[in-house]
Amino acid sequence: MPIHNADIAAIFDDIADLLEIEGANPFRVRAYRNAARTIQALGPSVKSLLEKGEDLTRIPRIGKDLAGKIKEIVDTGQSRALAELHQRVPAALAALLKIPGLGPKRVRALHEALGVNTAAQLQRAVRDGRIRGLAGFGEKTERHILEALETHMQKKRRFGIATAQDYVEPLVAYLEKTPGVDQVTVAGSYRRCKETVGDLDILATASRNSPVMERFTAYDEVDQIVSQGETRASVILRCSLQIDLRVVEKKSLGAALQYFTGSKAHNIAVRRLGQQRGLKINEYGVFKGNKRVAGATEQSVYASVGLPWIAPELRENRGEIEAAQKGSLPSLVQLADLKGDLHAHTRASDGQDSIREMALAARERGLRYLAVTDHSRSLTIARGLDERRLSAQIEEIERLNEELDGIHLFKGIEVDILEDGTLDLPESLLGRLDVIVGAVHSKFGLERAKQTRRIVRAMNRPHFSILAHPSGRLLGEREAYDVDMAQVIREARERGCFLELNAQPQRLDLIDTYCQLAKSEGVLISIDSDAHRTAGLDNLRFGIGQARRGWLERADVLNTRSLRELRKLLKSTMQ
DNA sequence: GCCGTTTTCGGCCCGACTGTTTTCAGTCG
Repeated sequence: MPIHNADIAAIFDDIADLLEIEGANPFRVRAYRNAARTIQALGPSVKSLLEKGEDLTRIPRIGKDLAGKIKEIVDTGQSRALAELHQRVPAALAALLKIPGLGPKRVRALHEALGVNTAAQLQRAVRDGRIRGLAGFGEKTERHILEALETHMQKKRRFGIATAQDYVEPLVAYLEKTPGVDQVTVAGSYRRCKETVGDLDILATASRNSPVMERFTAYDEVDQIVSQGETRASVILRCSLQIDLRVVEKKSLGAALQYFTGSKAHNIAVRRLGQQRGLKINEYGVFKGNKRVAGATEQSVYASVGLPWIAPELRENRGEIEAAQKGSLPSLVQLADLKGDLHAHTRASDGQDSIREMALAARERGLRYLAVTDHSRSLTIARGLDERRLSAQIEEIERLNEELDGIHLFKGIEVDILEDGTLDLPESLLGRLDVIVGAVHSKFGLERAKQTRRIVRAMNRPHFSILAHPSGRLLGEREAYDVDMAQVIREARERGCFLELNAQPQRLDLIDTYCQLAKSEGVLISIDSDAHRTAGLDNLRFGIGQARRGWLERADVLNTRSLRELRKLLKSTMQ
């Protein structure tokens, strides 16, 4: 069985869960969690590092012990430490930790006193009224557990960033209209531009007597009030999205923003730096003893620990603190840096608008060029273009280019990569185009080596320019296909072609860590909307968010190039 | 279990809210 980084991370998380239930040293538990997160976010696979003879203890948060355990997992597919834990703690207990309101202490108590191991057993125990008799458990706790179990069994979903935006923007506007409210900001993973969010954290600055809390819990989308205090309230909307509101004083806004934007790992690292300087950092400010030394702005918080301000998208403790210390933080790409879009559809295939409408919409958004890349013939469900229809489209684009000012249309195609790695249209026709965007739309289930070979072969066909949505995942719907992305990235560098970061919010593919890997290999990323209607061009902002999470700078992105430079780069792939 | 400009031992982020307590433990973020 091939061992992926995610497998190792999952084993370490399991170990952490079970240790926690056992009542182990919390710092030891944290060490496993830290390691799990580090391995999960690592670009190259641990397996490949071991094969190269690299010393794993050079990875932060991996010491001698964990390096040994990682090697054992890579070699044998399992961990003796986990197996031994299973002898003492039933494996199923870890799943109970996922139920809100149940932490390690309560799970352990339920197990020891009532023999509860699974959610189903827990449900029975609650219904029989056996919970309320336990020390530390009361009637309310019992009822909360029952409710949490019911929602847990329906499984709480995460929300895509675009969906979250649809819900939170009107709420922010509503809160801003409250008397006494000064400023309302969404923090949390939303501000870090994560592709999905579990819940939303909103910060508001308000005068002491402002009714903002009451107004928040009275919002007409609210289904349930989870908790409500003076400075913090938590509600669940009818769509099941949880939203937390915190009211902070103006002088604390920077500290609160920093604190509630996270990530947790980033904040721990920042507070540790503070600690080394004898500073206490919390959501109210930075303190030396009882004296406030910073906190009104985020800049002041970072400055207090000797760091420049760090962009929210970087705050994952994946090296941004070290980069900030060295003064080598990336200057992240911005939406305004994009000069064009190299992947868009028209009604010729499965889009809704005409070429002209798409061109004008792109121009309206300040873009200088747009590639028309409809589907190719084998994607019949999308009315993919055959040779005759593509030839006609080429002529139409040439006519439009004569006519339109301020926007240049590239002749392109989103050509299917067939199972054997050949492309879905003849080379002679592809050679008449400006840009060839290749994509996998079939045979997602090929095993890793075959899928990788298929894609690499396609990239090496003449005229291949950009690999579209490289992993094929659809958030919440379809997993990425099994492909050796590190190899694909290396091959792209050899071939001189490009990878796409597809900006559709359900794709956001390439993912952030692979963007980082592509950057380090010198492979340019094309941030494309894959728009199927004019409004779809607005998705570019989500692509920019993911690109920023992947540390990309303007120079790392293909379509920040001027029309002239881009023509030259595309030409070099068209041979 | 990791880590080191307080360095090989002794630390390890910190506060709000809830419920069951009567001064605090557990959970969460």
